[in-house]
Amino acid sequence: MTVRQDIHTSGIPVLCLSCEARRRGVCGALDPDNLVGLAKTCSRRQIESGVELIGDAQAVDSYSNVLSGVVKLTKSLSDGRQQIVGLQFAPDFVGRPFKVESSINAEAVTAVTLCSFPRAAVERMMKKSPEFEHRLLKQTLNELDEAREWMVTLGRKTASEKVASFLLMIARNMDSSVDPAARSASFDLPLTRAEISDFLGITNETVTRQLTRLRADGVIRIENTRHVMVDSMSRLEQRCGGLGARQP
Amino acid sequence: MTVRQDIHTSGIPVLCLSCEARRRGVCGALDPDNLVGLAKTCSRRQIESGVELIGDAQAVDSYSNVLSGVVKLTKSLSDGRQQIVGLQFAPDFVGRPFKVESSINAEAVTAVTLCSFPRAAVERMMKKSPEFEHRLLKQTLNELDEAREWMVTLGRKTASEKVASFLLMIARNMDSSVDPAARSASFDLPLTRAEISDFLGITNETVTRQLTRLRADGVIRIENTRHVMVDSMSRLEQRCGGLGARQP
DNA sequence: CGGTTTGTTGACGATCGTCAATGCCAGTGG
DNA sequence: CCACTGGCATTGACGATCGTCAACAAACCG
Repeated sequence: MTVRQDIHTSGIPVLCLSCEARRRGVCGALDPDNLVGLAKTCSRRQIESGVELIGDAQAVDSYSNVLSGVVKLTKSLSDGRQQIVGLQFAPDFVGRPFKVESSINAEAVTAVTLCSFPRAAVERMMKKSPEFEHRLLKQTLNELDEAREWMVTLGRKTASEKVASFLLMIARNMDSSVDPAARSASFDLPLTRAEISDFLGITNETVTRQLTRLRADGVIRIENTRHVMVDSMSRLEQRCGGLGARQP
Repeated sequence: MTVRQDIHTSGIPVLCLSCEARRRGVCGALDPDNLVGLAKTCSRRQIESGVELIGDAQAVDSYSNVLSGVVKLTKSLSDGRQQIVGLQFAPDFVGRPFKVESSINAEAVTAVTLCSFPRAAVERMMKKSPEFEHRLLKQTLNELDEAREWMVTLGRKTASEKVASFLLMIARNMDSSVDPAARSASFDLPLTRAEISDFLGITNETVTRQLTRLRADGVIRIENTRHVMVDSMSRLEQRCGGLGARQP
């Protein structure tokens, strides 16, 4: 079942038929012709947890869409201190265009499915289809918004607000019943305690303590250290320190 | 001296002739024709320190290039805690495309010169000129890199490393002798102590104390609380906690 | 010159980091 | 099957860094 074989299915390659990147990701920009062109060069990859996708200061020779799983983006200082600067879920686009080498690390934190394209194919597509670049710009702007949101969390929230904010963000990305106004949520944490601490700029002991406190206060329940249940999302939100902004 | 009057100067509007945005900013993407089109709609504005350019949750009706001065981007929590999430220098582009309202505040922290365009004109230009959108994407990617760089600073550096990193960043953006490998630097801080603290996620007292310490250690000299001199940039860099990343 | 904003310095205390002990679980090999 | 190992999580004791509060100095502006 190759790609070419089925392009008459309304002109859309089979590989892409059920792909989320076509609905919400960068590929949504492409008309069937361009989609076929790009799909010819793509390859689906299964990555297991812990594998590095992009090494720091390593040449970037491919870009990918995340189809399932979670990828963490990290930066580290020379003495080993580390900071997670982004998490990518399906159908995010991974890779830094226009730079020969990346200044960040990308690593799978769960099992991950990728749809990878050679660098050249993506760059060709950017030149050929302004709509593609347009989508890329939109995603980049969203990532910028998210990064700035986390700057507030890192700089101005207490440890307990940080942990609550993290849980809220994960709940919104991981719970399949994604209603923005869902009253409850239930999900597996994609990160270890140590990784959560690298995300929030605190220690893993502090993460554990705050989780225990949230559990003691009845805001969350935890099973097997990884599975989290939130009965009342609004109670969790109250612990996040005031998300919006007002000026009195 | 209107705009139209001088377009035969190699086809470039007078207003744009000496504009940095044409060399390094988004306008560099435009051919003379498009430049003239955009220049017709633009207006130069002088803004004084402290004036708000974009209010939080306020409709965005114009975009601007910064021609001189410094603009701070902030986000705040409902209880008043505030975080600076970006600083923009010439020739940065200010404004968030594709969103009706902005989730951040923009405010002049020094006297600022802007070149402002109506929202519609910028959006027309984005449709018309893929090169323009391309530049915008590049700037956005750079801002994303910067934001992530600061996430490391906010999350993983000590107060003293934060202040040193801040001085280094300002030196690189404000000292006119911009040689990347300059041995020394001298500049006016564009921010008050309180603003620096909002940038670094610490208190203004801590900022003061770390500055006093850097001065006591001979790393910097300060005149009139605002003017900073760095004799040896490398000594300052050593205080930043290891900028690059290694994995052993 | 007052009055206001901004910066500096000190004393004290809370939050969070460090260090260490222990528990838990999965995998491995005898 | 069980002991052993190693990674991860939890908990406690202690201490350092940084925030809070307060007083005061300096700069700014009418």
